[in-house]
Amino acid sequence: MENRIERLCIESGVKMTGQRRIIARVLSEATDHPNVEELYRRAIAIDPRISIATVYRTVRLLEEKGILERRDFGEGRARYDPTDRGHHHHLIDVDTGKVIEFEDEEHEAVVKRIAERLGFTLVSQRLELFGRRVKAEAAREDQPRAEPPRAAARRPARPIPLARARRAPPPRGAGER
Amino acid sequence: MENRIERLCIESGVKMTGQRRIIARVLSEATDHPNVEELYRRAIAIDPRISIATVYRTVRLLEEKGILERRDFGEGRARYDPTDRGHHHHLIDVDTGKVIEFEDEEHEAVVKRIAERLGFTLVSQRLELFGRRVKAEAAREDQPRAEPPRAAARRPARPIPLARARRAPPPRGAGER
DNA sequence: TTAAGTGCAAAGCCTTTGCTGGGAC
DNA sequence: GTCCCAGCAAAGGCTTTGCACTTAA
Repeated sequence: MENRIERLCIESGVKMTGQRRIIARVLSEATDHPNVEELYRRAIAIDPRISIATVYRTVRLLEEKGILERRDFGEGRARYDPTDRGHHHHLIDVDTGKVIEFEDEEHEAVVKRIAERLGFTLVSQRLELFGRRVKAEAAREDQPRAEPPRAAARRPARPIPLARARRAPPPRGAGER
Repeated sequence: MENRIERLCIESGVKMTGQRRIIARVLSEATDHPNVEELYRRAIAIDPRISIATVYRTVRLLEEKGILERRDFGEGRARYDPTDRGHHHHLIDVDTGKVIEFEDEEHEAVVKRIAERLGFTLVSQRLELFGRRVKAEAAREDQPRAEPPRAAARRPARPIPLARARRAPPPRGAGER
């Protein structure tokens, strides 16, 4: 059993409580990009003595420590992505909501160049691609879908609860390379 | 006096009420990316007999009609961008919150290629760059800033109020080219 | 020991919506 | 004349927070 996240927490000087250890474990075992509610669900499956407020406080703390990155796939809630998985972007399947990670050096070079052309040094960036799987059998695309795509993909770019600004800008997160 | 947006509304078969005309005018005159509250402020300056609920309903309608695009700069609220300004992305100055529009053919080609490499056809995308102005006098960057950057830039990728999914995914908006 | 974390419930913020009266076509 | 729209206020959904108790170091 690993628990990379707990290790990172300790390295960052985060006081490890029982609840945080569980959340760290859940995060370490996750291979997807869970939102708070999902993290909470997985956490209470291990130990019910944990509240969702603690999950919110913990992801926020880990985000501030640079252990987690907050992602916004336009669903109306945040998702979290451990930074130790490395720098990457996401492609969301608009029909299934499935998220695919990728990285691309050429893209990094291009955006860096764009920023410089505009007189800026790139601090960070957000890139999400939305795509549809290429299928052999050309889909009859005009026909209305009986089953609408998953919520994840259905919600478009969505606003965001204001909430008092609290920490630094995107600068820290994804982007540098 | 122009009012491009009102024209677009009529072309799209949107019933023009007094309130919508005012909002259309505000949008036509805007050169920035106002959020709902800002639109509301500008609208009531012209005619106070308008409620913020109407602004919300109107931007949503215009978004569905493809006249507006919803943007999320990670501030906790949505901003709106008339689509007739053409396809573009944004670079946000992390120190001032100022938003700069840009477009780049090379980038478009790169992301299209990325999607294809992953077995997808690109439906849309979201790209935001966060950068810091390049200054002649090399800034002493470790020194803490007396004045923190504007809220706009300070808030990182932020969650998003869930709200029942309502229309199609990002597909429609920015991205295609 | 003692500062920090946790639970619970209430509050906050942006956004949506039910309902009633009003207006566009 | 009808169906859609606007206002208002309440509700909704995610997230934060005040307070009293518990716990890590």
